[in-house]
Order: sequence, then structure tokens, then C-alpha cells
Amino acid sequence: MRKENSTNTLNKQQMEKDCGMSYTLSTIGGRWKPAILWRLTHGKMRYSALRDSIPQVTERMLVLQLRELEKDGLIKRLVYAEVPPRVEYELTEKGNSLKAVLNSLSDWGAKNRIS
Amino acid sequence: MRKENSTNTLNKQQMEKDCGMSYTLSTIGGRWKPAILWRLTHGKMRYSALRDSIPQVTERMLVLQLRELEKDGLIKRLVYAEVPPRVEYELTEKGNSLKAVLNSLSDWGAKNRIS
DNA sequence: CGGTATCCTGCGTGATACTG
DNA sequence: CAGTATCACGCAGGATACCG
Repeated sequence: MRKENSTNTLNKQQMEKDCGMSYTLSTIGGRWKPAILWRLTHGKMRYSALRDSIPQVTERMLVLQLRELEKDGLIKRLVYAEVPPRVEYELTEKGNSLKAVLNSLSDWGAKNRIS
Repeated sequence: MRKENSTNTLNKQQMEKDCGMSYTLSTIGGRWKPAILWRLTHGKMRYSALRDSIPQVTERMLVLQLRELEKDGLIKRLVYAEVPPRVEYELTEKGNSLKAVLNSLSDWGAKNRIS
């Protein structure tokens, strides 16, 4: 393994930047998380509405990614004790603070795809 | 497969947003691309300097991701006909325009990690 | 110095069927 | 309605050795 330049201050600043970026990418990464988060920025949604608004996702993947987003504190899962059952998802404050990031991703993409 | 709501205008707007986000994530995604891009925002760098500033990366992965970044038009590869050989990498205009995105990723991460 | 060439592994994702 | 349970698999990523 190569030698680390552990005393270089610039390196430490870079490591912090790297850390921030990879933390963010790991929480919003995953095939369906950006789409889910984006939809929830418009407000609370039921499970079925979320599912129908992302036609390509399988229920397995939708639920898996919802659970991860919940675990990471980005969304809240609201269960109503009714028949038939009703479950809604909404962004937490932390989740809402992602809106700027999602917009920046979306804007850059809009300007630069179309080779 | 479930039915698509292909006439819903809101859905189309969402699809555009999704597209932009996933295009961006696919170009800056990958384990080492954010780190590489971030370093190059400080200016031109030699291959060996890049490699040494990211101690954990293997040469295989470094080169693979450099090639993809080049193919996507984010960086330029400058080869000097010297002995010993010298290769430098620098951001293109398109690559430079990513700086805002990278900063937004890094800033959100810095504020929100540390559970 | 700046890379390639092989081989290998895990994990993220998908298809499909079933359930409280 | 809102999920689970299984099975399967490709491919991003890593280890290691070698090259012009």
C-alpha cells in the first residue's frame, strides 16, 4: 500500500470535503432515493401514491429505500390505525434541508445532458 | 407491471427532475469521482500527485474513473512527450461548472453527519 | 512514470409470488 | 392497502502482478 501524506494540511481539508460528499452521496444514493425524496418535497404522500408516481420501481425496492431514508432520519412514516390501512410518508426537517442539494443536482443535469 | 399515469403533467415534470438528478449522479457517482473532481477544482494535477492525494485508491480504479470522467467531458488529459513521461489532468469548462454541485454535496454532508 | 491485464467477490438491484 | 419472502444476477469495485 502506498504511503500516506498524513501531515499535509491540504490533504486534511480534502479529506473533510471527501467525507461530506460521500456522506451525502451515501444517504441520497441508491437507485430510487432521489426520486422518492423529490416527490416528498411537494408534501406528504401515501405509499400507493408514491408507488404510482414512480412506475418503474418494484415494491420491494420502494420499501427498502423508504426504510433506509427513515433510518437516516430524512423521512417520517405515519401509520393511521384505520381499515383499510393507510400509511403516509413525509420529509423531516433534515429531509427538507436536502431540497437545495436535489435542486442543484437536477439543475446541473438539465443543463448538461443532451450531449 | 403497474399502469403508468402517462397523461399527468405533474408526473412529466417529476420525470424531468428525475432525469436531471440521475444524469448528474451517474456522471459524478462512482466511488472515487467526487474526490478526483474536488482535487482538480484546485487546478491541474499530475497523475502521481492525484494518486498520492487519494491514498486509498488503487491505480486500476483511479485510471478507470479518470477515463470515464474524460469520456464524459469533465476533464482533459494532457500528455507531454518527455522522458520520463508526464501526464496531467485538468477540469474542462463543463467540469468546472460542477464545483457548485460538489460544494452543495459537501456542505450538506458537513452539516448533517455526526449523528 | 503512468499505466494494463486477470481474476475474483459482494452488494445493490430485479422478478416473482405471497400476506396481515 | 401496504407491504414480505425467496431466489437470482450483473457489475462496480478490489487484490495482485506485470508493462512500455
